[in-house]
Amino acid sequence: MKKRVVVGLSGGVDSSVAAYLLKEQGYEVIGMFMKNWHDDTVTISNECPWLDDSNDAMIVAQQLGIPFQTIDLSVEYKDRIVDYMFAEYKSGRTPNPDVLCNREIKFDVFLDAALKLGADFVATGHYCRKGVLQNGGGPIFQLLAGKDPNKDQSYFLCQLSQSQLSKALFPIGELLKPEVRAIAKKAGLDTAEKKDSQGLCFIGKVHLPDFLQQRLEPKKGKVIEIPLDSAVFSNGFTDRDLVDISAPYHLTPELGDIVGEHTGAHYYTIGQRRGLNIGGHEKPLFVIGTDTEKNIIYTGSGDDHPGLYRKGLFIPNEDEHWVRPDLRIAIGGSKNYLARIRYRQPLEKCTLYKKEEGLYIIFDRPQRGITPGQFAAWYDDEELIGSGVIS
RNA sequence: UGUCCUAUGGUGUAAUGGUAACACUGCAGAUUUUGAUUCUGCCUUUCUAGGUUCGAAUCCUAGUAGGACAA
Repeated sequence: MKKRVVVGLSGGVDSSVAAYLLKEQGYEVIGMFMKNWHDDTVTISNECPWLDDSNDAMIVAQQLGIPFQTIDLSVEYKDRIVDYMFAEYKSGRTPNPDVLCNREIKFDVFLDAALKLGADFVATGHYCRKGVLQNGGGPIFQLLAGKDPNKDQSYFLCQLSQSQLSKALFPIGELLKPEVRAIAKKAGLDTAEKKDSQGLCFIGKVHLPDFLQQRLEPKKGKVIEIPLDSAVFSNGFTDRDLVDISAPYHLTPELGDIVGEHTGAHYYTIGQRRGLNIGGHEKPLFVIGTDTEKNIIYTGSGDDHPGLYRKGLFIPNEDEHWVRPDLRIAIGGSKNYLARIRYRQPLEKCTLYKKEEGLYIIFDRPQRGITPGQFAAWYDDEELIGSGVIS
């Protein structure tokens, strides 16, 4: 008997080809378009992106001869993603909505809707793969990097659970992007030449400060430059103390000089260069920290500024997630892994130390722009083992 | 209301008689299913008024502004 799969058709090539391949493989395929956002006042382009996308999705479904429906998840998206974004930015952290979107929308609400249609699986156009291990108990699912090293999107799925993974299919994970395009072209899919989507998933390209200004009032504050040789940075590189090395630098106004003004500390993130509006420096200024309480932005000059780099980060217990719960490290234990702290970053050697209060990740080399609110994901070779929110 | 110094694009500087450059900022595009980063391209300049000179950002005079010294 044919297995039934609901494919999230986004209107792009990747999900189109995913649907095509599933059909080729003999699945009973249903295409479903998620409408997650319909406020076009904050998008940059003047066209209405989701309408075009849903149209493209429908055309592809027609071309494949599969049933097609649209599901409106904008209420859930607003509750679980948009509100989270604002809350995070407000508290001075930098959220990653796309990671949440996968955990909360595509592999939760959407998954439920698919199951209600009698589906055995949901599929997406993510560049990643799923593996299955059989041991004594039930199967254990693995989240593996996509074969295309350039497009690997496992990072965005780093918060999935075993049960979510058990229902997921990633048909294009074994392919390279050019191969996906070629298949789409050969199959005559309408989206074959369509430009890749970017920006916030399902919202499109937005000018972030404009978006945030909907709910976060502009508020003038000081920009402070911390000198290269400031003593505060000394704890970023020593291996003496886990807590010490994993804590954000403790920056205060007295450590530097006022070099300018900003319109709201919560619009900025660590590592950011543009948008400070301060010229005249020999080397560009980067944000090395923000304080939304005092509404202060701390900056350092040059991309080799020590304030930009740290060796360690901390994930509290409640933000620690194991895609492979069977590999969870016991309190007091430690293990070597590879990790990244942002999408498309090369994996870096590190050691995880599990303590009572949470998980410490110490990298072999200092990492640039370790930012609270972002996700760190650790890997064993090409398998994503777990992830957590940097605090 | 005494003397001296300085005055170049949004910012910091370079060019000392030959027709303005570099960095930073900003803007645009490329890359990127977060925020960023990165890459490419682009805009904008000689305080004002006279004078010397074939020719002045560069020399001279005055004005204006800022700074230093000057009780």
